[in-house]
Amino acid sequence: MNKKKSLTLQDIADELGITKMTVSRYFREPERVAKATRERIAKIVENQGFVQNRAPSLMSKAITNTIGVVIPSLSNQVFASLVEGIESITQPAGFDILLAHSGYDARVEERKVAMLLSYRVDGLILCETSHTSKTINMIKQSGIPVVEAMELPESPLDMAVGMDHQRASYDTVSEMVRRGCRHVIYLAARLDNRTRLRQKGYEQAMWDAGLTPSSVATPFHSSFTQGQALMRQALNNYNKIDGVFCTNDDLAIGAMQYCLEKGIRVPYDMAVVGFNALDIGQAMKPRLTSVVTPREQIGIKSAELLLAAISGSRDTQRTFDLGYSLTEGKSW
Amino acid sequence: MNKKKSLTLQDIADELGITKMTVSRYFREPERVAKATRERIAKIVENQGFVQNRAPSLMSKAITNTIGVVIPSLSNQVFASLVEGIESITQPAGFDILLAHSGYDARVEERKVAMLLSYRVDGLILCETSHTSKTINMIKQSGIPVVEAMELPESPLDMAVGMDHQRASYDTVSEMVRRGCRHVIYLAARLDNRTRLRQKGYEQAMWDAGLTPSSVATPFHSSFTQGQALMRQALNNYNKIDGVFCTNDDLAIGAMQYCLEKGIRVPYDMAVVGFNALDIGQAMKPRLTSVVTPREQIGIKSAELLLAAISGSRDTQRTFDLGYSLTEGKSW
DNA sequence: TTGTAAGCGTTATCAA
DNA sequence: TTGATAACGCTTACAA
Repeated sequence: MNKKKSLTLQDIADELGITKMTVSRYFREPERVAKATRERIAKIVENQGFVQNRAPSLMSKAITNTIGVVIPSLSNQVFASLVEGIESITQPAGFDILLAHSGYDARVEERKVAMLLSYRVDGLILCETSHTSKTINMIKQSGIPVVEAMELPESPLDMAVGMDHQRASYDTVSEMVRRGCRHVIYLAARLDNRTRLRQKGYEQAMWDAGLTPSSVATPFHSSFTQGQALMRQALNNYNKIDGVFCTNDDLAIGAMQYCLEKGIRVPYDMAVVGFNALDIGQAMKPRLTSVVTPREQIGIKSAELLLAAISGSRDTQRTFDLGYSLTEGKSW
Repeated sequence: MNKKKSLTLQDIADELGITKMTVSRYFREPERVAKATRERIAKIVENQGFVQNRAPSLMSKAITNTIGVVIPSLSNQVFASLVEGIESITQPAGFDILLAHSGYDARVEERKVAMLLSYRVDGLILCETSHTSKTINMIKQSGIPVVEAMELPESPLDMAVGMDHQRASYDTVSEMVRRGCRHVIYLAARLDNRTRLRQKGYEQAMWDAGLTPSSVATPFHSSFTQGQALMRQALNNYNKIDGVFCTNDDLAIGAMQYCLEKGIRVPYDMAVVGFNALDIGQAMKPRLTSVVTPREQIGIKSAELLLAAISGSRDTQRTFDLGYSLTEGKSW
């Protein structure tokens, strides 16, 4: 069965005995079409569920009013908020977003970027900072503006909006130490770059306090059950743990649950700190202490910068640090 | 600043002193291009990060090898698994997916469907069953196959793959009663259709057991903190509650946390049952009892059906019930 | 207010 | 193995 031949401007024009030019105009500048004509067109469009074919205008116009967004994961609230932020800017501006996900894999990102570029998006927002050389090549060639969101790479592809994950970790772990922790372990899941940055911050803080950093990591994706498993492993491998700094809240919640199960009191026997400040941490007892990442703001700023660059008014500043804060948690 | 004029087949052809036809062939049937020519083209494509413009082929070919997927939410693991299932089928088949999200809003779904249709996707997968009439019109007009995934609507737009949410709820609540619950409350968040179906199943089960159904709902989106709030509200409004059946795991976890906090023992004083069987429920103590929805399977089956319909070999069966099961939870 | 003509970058078809 | 030509459906620029 072949796809039904779809309705074209010409079809509508024929039906009304006018030219497709008038129908085209109806969509782009309706006020320049006679009211009577306009209404006759509207009726057909309405009744027949007409949707314009986008291909010809992708071809004939330089700008497509579309931006591409590649997020690593579909199930991480962090990126849901980021996209919300982006859309709050792009939609009123009349831009569509084309969304893709990479599963934290640079090879997949490459495929998705190629797909988005094949649709001639006017700009890209990426959430990772390590890309394949082919990805970089394609983007360079396309000449469109790009924002790398979430981190602050030393040499961004183009623009970057995010926060300093390493410093946030450094500060937070230092505060754990100040509050009395001496044996803080870092819990990590399958490594993306942000996990590594957070680890570096953690290690630096420990060293600077004259303490010894140790990590427990899993090759699996982060999850609550992995958090449990890592906590168990940490307790098995090390003595005298009095705190865990977790690369994200999933792990932290899992770790906290494990402690609860084993009768280890949080925060009295064990401080537990997470990253991202997801809703669930706020529903836990005790409330999870966690680093608040301004992801919606990052989305907003990223979209604003991108749209500005698309319209030709680039900021001279290329990198924007949106800072971070801490939840008022009770788990440390 | 205007978008850089992008590289075309013609540009590559010019550079090599051949015609664009040969370059075009290189992409679609490389074996029909002389090896020497092929290598010269490959080199340029490689070096310059060339990405084909998709627009012309959208225009000149009936099939685009692309399907559109609209999910309600970017942060719900349920849909992440669904999309994983879909991609496990579409990608090997050489189909790209264009992803959009509707925020559980039929008006937004309409916008997104229009966008996807403007790219001439060959098929659609939707995760909701209530659509605006314009959405239905547009889809009808386009003539492409559609799968409604997750539920089993009585009269699907076209095809449907899912499970019987009402029956799953009915069975589960009946089992709660069999286990001794007499005062089970239904906790609901902002209503989508699945929430309503689950409520119906719950009410029927209560009536059939000679008990009185009661619900507590919030207009907000489901979240862990909302689960807490609903549990508090339920305890305030009703006496003698001995169980809560929650429309999803977020609420159930929140409810369980609230009980924990108030010294209400789960499951001894209170049975808590959720829906979807997310990872977090399995990390809780006690392990959450929850209805397992076969979402990855739903994704796989949906994609298979859609691709079959696109290639013209439709199944005569239109609706597929993939069943459900229960986690071995300890919270009832 | 409406229409005409040319062109966007690719692919199908046929020819060399 | 490669090339020439027409066609896809819309928009731009100009004309009526």
